[in-house]
Amino acid sequence: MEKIMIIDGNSLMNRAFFALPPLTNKDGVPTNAIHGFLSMIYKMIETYEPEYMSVAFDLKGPTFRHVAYDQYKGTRKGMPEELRVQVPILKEILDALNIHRMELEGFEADDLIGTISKRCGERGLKVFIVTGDKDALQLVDDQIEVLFTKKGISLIEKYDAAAIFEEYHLTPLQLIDYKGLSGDASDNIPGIPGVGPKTAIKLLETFKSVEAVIENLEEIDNKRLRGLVETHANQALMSKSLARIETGVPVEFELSEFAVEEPKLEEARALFSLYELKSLMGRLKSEVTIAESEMPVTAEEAITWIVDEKGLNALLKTVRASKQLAVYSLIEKIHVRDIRLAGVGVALKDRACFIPESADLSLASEFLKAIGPETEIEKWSYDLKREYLLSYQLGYKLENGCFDIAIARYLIDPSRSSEKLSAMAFERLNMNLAEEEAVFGKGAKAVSVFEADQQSAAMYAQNCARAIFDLTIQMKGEIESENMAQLFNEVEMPLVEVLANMEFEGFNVDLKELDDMDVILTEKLGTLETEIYELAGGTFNIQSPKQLGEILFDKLGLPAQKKTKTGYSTSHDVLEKLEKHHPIIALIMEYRIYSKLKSTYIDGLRQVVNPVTGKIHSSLNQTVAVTGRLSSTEPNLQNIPVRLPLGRRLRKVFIPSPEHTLLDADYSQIELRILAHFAKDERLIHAFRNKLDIHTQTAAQVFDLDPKDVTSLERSRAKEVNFGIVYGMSDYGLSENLGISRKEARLYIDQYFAKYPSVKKYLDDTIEECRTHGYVTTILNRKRYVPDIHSKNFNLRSFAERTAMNTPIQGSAADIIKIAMVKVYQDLKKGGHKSKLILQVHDELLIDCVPEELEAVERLLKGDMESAVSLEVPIEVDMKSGSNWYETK
DNA sequence: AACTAGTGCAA
DNA sequence: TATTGCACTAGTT
Repeated sequence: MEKIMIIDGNSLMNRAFFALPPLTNKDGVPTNAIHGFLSMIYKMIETYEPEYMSVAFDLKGPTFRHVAYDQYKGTRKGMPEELRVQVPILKEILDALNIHRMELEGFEADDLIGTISKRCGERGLKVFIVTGDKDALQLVDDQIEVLFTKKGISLIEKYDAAAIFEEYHLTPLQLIDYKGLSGDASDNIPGIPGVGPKTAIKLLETFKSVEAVIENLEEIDNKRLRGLVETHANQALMSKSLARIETGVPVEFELSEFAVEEPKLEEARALFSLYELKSLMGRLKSEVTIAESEMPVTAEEAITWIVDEKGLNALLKTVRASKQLAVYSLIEKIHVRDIRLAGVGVALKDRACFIPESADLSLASEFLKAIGPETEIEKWSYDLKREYLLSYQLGYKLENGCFDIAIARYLIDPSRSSEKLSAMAFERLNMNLAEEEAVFGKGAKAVSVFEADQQSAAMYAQNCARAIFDLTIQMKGEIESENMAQLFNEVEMPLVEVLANMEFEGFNVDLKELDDMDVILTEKLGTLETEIYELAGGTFNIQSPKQLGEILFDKLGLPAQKKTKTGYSTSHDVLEKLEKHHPIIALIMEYRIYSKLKSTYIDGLRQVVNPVTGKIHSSLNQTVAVTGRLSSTEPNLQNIPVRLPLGRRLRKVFIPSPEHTLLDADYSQIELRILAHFAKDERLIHAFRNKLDIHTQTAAQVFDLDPKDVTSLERSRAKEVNFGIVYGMSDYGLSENLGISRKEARLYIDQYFAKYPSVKKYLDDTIEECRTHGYVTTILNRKRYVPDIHSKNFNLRSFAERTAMNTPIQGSAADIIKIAMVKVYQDLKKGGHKSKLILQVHDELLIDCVPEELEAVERLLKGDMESAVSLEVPIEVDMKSGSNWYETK
């Protein structure tokens, strides 16, 4: 059967644009969507080998739907500028590639696609519609299938009628009714308010269509629902007609127009080279000359099982000869000190296999124990920290773990945090790796590696290792060419082991202290609750912003200040302004303080205390924060209260191991020192070199005073100004923070820049640099792309400019403390110390310290932190030890 | 069960 | 209308 592939151009461009990092050619023309689009359709052509093909585009003007309903797509924003400019370029490229394209005034691409699909289907062709828009599913029939691009450009899901039924329990045509009932926010189709996906499906299962639902109103059991349908019956019918894709558009065509032909090689090459579509260039060569590196890699379909000692020994021999391998362990992490191994996927240059682990034959752990300590073998992985934790569990030394592709990916573009292995494999290798969710399920249906189908799990692990190996080969070069080898090899990779160690070690807690605070808070909350209900004249949920808003602004008639999307704002700064109007406000503010402490910290922390160690093992993530900082989860130990006395008391919960002492060191003004360094500002440098109080100095300059005359109010205002500088402040932001007028704030800022002209110049230069390159960098050449820097939208552009100003500073601070962490870890080890690094809080390091080692460790810690890098100004560290985290502050 | 919004904690 | 994060509760579907 002949096949035609019809592609929704706008939809796929949109997907590609948001899925890929911002690429540009040397002239600064954005090309990411073009790149993604072309990779996708090449992939599709390869897989389905259609004889005919066309790409449909939307035209700008209104369509018949706007005529019928003027709000249609009323909430939709226009295309981002960076995407819009890529559309005409893509059209030009399609023409050069001899790929047919079409568009028609007054109709959306969907309608054109609908009409052509149906007509081709009638002629007996097999039709594939490629789109990222689920609306197209209504077109599916015996001849027509939809290839839907899920997340990013990596995952394509094929929908035929059976797949649709499985997901929605509806026929393709019923999807129109479905949208008529549930509406669609993105197209601004109203549907019936209060009816969402679940209700819509239930109704359609019973009644089959919108019309039937309306005709048989009395059969709807749920009274509320019946009322909703009744009132909005017309709106539902109108929504249904908007949702229907037109299949009878007046258009003439000959099938031959769509025939897939050879590209116009010269033109296509010229365009590919102009827009620097290097990896696609290979596609233009004739089949025989495709270089090996550009060959699509296919996921293995057979598992090579290692089943006995003989097989294992043969594998070990090969690995030792090749000196490089990729590993992917199948594990179940009960907790940080109970990790169970199910097997390990292994890949070398030209082979891959799976080694199972069972109670009577522990081949996988035998393999890891043999290979792990061998320093001359490079181990590559995805999520190396996980492999370290496994090594602690099994008791072997993991040496030369030198490439983590998740971290390499993060350095290449940190805005795509924690990218899945499957996505990387598809985008960079053209390899279809199974999704983790497909193998192990997700959410409530998720199963452990032991419960999953063992064939699929083994296949998965083996293919993961295959992907890791091939990706490492590729990304090693990219890290080099991006000049990130030092950052990667000397900082990020050594840091993995440090973080694994910290997570394994954990932070000891005083459960008694936790209980004591719990009692105090619970009692306080009870009292406050009663008082609040009395003043409100009734009970309500104080923790619900909605209910609280109704009580304060409707019932008590207090003057509403701000609105949020869903109602009145009841945030802290709003309440502050109401404090004088009613005694209930102060009580609510107090209630909030206590309930925050209880729910997030007392209850939250108790839940994550490890039953075996009695410690909290927070996870430190290395590939999340766009600036290069670490992030902390389960629990987040980087936001433990410190500002208010009661919250601060919580820090008494955090104690060292028995008989140990807690050592805490933090960088003093690290971000302002970095600013002084980058800006080379004489005043700032002078202040730091002479150990002057930086906020007092700023106050003296901004308020034109002698430093000794600066009052504490002036100093604290100057402190806010200094914060603001680092964040790329506006006069509005500063005025909000200081509770002063915008005019006055403006004055402070102008005065600051007048006194620190090099800072002004540095910040302006940084924005300019961002405009030219599209990204900004840190002291270790960590990169962050800031595409909105060219946006026409003022808000987006301003945000981008603040990002550009802040990232080099925040990111360099992250670089510096990371260097320090690696040094501290290595020096503690070298010195034979038993004291352990246990936590990092952005500019602060904590060590669980053996008392006998205290002096030596203090020296080591301070020394390593202060000498991490050399700046124009000294780096200073404040340090304190104590018997809990409260005392070290 | 999975999602969003509002709120608030840290550096 | 100040940067970067994470997590809690309520509320929706």
